[in-house]
Amino acid sequence: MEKRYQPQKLENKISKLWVSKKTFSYKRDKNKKPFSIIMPPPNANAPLHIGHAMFIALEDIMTRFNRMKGQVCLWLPGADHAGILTQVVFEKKLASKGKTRFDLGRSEFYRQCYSFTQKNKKLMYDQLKKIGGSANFAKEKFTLDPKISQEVLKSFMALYKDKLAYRGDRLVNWCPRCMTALSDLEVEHLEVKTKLWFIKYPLKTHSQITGETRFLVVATTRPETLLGDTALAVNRKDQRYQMFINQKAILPLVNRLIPIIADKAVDMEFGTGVIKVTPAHDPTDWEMGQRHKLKKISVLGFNNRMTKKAGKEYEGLKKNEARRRIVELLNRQNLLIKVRNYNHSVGHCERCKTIVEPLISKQWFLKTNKRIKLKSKSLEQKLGRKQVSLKEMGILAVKKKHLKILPHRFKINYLNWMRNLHDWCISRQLWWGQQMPIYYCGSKGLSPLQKQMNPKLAKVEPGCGTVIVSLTKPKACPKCRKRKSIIQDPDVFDTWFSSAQWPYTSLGFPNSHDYKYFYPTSVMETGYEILNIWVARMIMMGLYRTKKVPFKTVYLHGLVKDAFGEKMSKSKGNVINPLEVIAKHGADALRMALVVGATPGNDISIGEEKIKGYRNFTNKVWNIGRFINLNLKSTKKNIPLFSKNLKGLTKEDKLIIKKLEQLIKETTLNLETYKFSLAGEAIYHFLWHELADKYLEYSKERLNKKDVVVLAVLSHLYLNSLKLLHPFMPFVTEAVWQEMPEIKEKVLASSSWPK
RNA sequence: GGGUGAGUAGCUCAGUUGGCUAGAGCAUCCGGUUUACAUCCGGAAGGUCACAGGUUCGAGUCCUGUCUCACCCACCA
Repeated sequence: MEKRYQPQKLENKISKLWVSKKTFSYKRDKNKKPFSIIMPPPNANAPLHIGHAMFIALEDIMTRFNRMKGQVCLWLPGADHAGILTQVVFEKKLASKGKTRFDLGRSEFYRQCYSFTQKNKKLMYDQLKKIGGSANFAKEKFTLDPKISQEVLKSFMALYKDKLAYRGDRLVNWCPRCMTALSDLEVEHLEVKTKLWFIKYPLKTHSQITGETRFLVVATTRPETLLGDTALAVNRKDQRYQMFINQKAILPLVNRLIPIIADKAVDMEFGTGVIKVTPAHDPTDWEMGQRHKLKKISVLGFNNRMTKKAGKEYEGLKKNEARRRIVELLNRQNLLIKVRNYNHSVGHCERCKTIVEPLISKQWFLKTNKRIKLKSKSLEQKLGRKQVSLKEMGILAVKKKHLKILPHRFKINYLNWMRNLHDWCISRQLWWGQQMPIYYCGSKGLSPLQKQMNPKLAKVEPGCGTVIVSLTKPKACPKCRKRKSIIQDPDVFDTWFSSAQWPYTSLGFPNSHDYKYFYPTSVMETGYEILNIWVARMIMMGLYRTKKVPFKTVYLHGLVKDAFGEKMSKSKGNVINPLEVIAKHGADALRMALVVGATPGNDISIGEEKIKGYRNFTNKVWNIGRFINLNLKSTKKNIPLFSKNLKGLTKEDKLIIKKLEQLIKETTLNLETYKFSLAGEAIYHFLWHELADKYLEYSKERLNKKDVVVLAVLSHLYLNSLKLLHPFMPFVTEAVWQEMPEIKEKVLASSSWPK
């Protein structure tokens, strides 16, 4: 054995050893307990970062631990096509070559994107192995694998049949850069410095009613949407404005008559207490529009330019140009009273940071509050109802404790989100993703937006517009029998619609042996930041499709921050690259640094110093082995087999043997209750400060006297603590185990958990 | 606006159902050691556990209030 543990030399060898011995494969066995983790599939558009390294370490610990305990373990790795993000990333790559996706065309773009993600996927898996992940790579899955996509499409068909999927004209979040609709969760609210414009709206009404007042003043941050105003609104309780309710105002610049309505959404405290209502461009106004049956006039288009409906003098102007012109005109007509600086939060596209526009668009949605029959006795029993909505499924499953969320406090967060859940927009105007299994008879079925974005499709004969939901392209329209006019909806699914189904699609639902054996999975280990966008939806979709919860426990980890507790970012230059760390200090050191000191749901800080500390520990582990090894080899006597009744055990021996027993108990309990940090810390302390610093020093004297009992005790203590440490530091423990002479065979099988 | 978490040694953080003489790593200081390891060993110093009340034989831990920070959610123009 070398004087020092050298991870660079040994880690690759050990990886190969594991592969050749098929250490991570399994045989399904009905008499054994299954343990399964579906890995949150990393996005196949970038290398893994330190956050990935942490979840790999945690999931690997759980998997190795349960494997050693004798359970049949599957840790299933995968990669996510990550729809919108990959498209953004790949378009940037194209842009650097001066190209756009339109230069390639849809099918070529898809092809190149596909090979891009496949390359990334391979890279990712290599990294995963370097981190020591004992995942089952033979079973690896990609979200766009044909079988998986098929299952996603089938889910949509089932939802459609249950009338939970519908197409409708609604106000959606529109990203004018990505040119697609977004769900509420893909919108990030950021504080923006802007202005509040106070605008006069003249009154049409006679002065008998309104007295001397000739106009109402509105405070707005969006003067350009004024062109689409279809009402003014006040609060019914507002004494100042009661006489104006049901009167008419004249829309400035446009001179359209608009009603003055009373609505509870108006906050009397804000601005002047009067608001302009633009149902086509604001969510609050949209809802008011629904309540009061107001007209919706879309004055801003999908390209961020003013539409025809905005009027000739504005059509084609960019949003900001229109704003400038309108403010100027209002000012000239003495309708602008004042302008105030104002900060408020505005929705941005999570992926490209462009300001999103609420626009009316025809999209596909999932209805989250419509009750359906469950058609499963066991699920009916579990949820205590026969008819349940998607939303209620998610709520009841957690409330009735069919799955556990760790740490518990995130349950509140989850339930709050679930209760406020709106319908989910699942169609995206992207090229990268699963194209929706929807066909139309002729271009009549396309929305105006789709026609605008897909000129070729728009040219197809109009047809009868019938909607056909089908896995394959229908040969003819079932209604009008036309054959040539069938076209597929150009939109793709929200990437999260496919991820929401990952636990069962990746296992081969509905018929595979793995699905039947491993589902529901044991643990979903992921970051708290995607509890709603991902975990909540997996629970809903899992219950809907499989009639079972997709996992029994949700374990949420925190963010990895730098040594000073600051968020890592490229611009700050404090990013730690896991591969560089591994090259320098080894994977074990990195893993330990990421796990010890971290508690569920809380962020963890790590810096190079911490990693170095654990690098030192790997060396300590190695050297304890080296010491024992040297002594074993230099002894000519037979070494007795260790047992608690071994003759010649001293007080010191008995004490530390007891400590080891305690450590085993404690570690087992800690790992079973997801207290990885405490477990790791205790093993670290035992090996270094109990075994190495104290007992090993004490043993030297006895070894000089050729005492073989102490050697048996040393080996026993060491080999068993190696096992405890193995899930945390698989490489060094394996390396040193390989170096130990036959005695290890006598201790216990290497792959078993000590008792 | 609503919610959650954090505030413990110079720094980064643990502290499981109240039993603690409050711990770890790094940093600091003193000393040692070269046949397991200098990626080492022994030792020291360092804390009114944010603040103010309360419950209790006993509170870092439970309750109430206050302050500071972070994060999440939300249609306040």
